[in-house]
Amino acid sequence: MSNSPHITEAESEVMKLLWQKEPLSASEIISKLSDQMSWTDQTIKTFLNRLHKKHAIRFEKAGRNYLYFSLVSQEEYLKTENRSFLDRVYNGAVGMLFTKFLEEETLSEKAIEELQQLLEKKKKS
Amino acid sequence: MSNSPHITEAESEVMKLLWQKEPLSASEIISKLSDQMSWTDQTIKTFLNRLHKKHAIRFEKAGRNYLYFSLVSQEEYLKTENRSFLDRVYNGAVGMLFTKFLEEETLSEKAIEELQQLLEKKKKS
DNA sequence: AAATATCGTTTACACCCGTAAACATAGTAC
DNA sequence: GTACTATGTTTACGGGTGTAAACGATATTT
Repeated sequence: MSNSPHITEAESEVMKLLWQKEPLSASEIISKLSDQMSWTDQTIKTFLNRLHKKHAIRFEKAGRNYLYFSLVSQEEYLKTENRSFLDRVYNGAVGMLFTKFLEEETLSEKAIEELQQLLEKKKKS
Repeated sequence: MSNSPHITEAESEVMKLLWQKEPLSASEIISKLSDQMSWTDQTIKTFLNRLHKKHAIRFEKAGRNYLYFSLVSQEEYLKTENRSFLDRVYNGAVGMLFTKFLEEETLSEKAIEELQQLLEKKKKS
């Protein structure tokens, strides 16, 4: 259970693709990201390599193609990022974090109702 | 309305002090942070200097002492940090962010009720 | 078998950031 | 006015990160 490696912002764009659909071939990853991010193929290959080195992804050879799989789940990633953000910016005060986001962001009525249900559920545990 | 400068994690420790009580003298800042963060005085002086250069703080001379004032409010800082975190990690989906934090963090009953009130208020606008 | 395409690997480079030493300046004390 | 003190300013340096070129290896095509 090695704790998740640190995934940088740029690297996370690769991970986000894999979390949506897995596996993906190198060419799929490269073509999507060179569009979305305006990165050259070389840049994307660097990220794939770094992610591989830190065991955040793995790949399999299939003939002349390579298939990529994530080794770090989005759950783990979000958990780590949430924690560090919460501590860094709010000194761990979740209540304050919620309050601030509620002040600043707009939520659809539906979203609000979903949150209210979540809170009700939470109350009972 | 120049948009807020980027304040790094280490620098934010200085700002947090100023947001609590303002102004503070250099010696107050240095003594508090060398304790809390185990930084040398030189390190802290670097942060003060960088914050000054990017117009996040200002200072006034008072004899041989210097008094520091923040130029970036905590509100602005939180707003910026929240936005960038939300976009970077959640692609702007606030609802998902709330859901994830609710899953992971424990909230006191009182905190939950406060949030419920906030949500009710929010509904009406 | 030689050429080509598809990848991985190595190396590079500049900027940011945490950390800090060294130097400069201006009050204060003696 | 000379030494000391409190502080700002300049310079440094290594590691992380975004960005990428150059090189290498292997499978497909011809």
